[in-house]
Amino acid sequence: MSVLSQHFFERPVLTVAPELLGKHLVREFPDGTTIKLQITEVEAYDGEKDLACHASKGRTARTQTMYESGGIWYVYLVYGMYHMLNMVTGDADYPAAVLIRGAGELNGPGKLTKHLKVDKSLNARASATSTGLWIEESGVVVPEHHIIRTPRIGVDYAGEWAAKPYRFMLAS
DNA sequence: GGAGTGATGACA
DNA sequence: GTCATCACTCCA
Repeated sequence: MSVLSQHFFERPVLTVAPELLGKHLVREFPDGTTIKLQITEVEAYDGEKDLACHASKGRTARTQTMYESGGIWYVYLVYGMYHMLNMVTGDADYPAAVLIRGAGELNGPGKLTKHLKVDKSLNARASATSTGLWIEESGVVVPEHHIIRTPRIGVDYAGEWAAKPYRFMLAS
């Protein structure tokens, strides 16, 4: 199956996020072993106006990655323990990203990155086979009624933005 | 319900 | 420099 092109990610985050459901997240280690997981849960973070988005604080050393054009990984550490895996979307200078919260049998963004050995060394790297972490077509077509939309998790501080239905899940 | 953990941003 | 906060998970 083909690797999703940078083109795919250079679109509005609310368009890209639901389309990632059902696609394959692929991790390849230096020893050649690969892990391929179907993406089951994502969240969208959309620009400086989105108070739940890190870029609501503006351009900083950390958020710079989100200001790049789509198709690169945004990885950061929360709570001193867990790396979060995000895919940057949209055009350059518009900060937006999709958080991958679940894939395969793994529920929870922290468990996902631990299992796939994803850390900050992948931050700002392209989604590509040369990086060892990428997203590719699965051939699965997800009908719209199999997608569940809910508010995002863990962003209660974001006022009215906490209530936006920016979380997308595959119905089981 | 509450702790662990350390990078990050705000403020001085 | 200090301090509070955090896109989480596990254990009670």
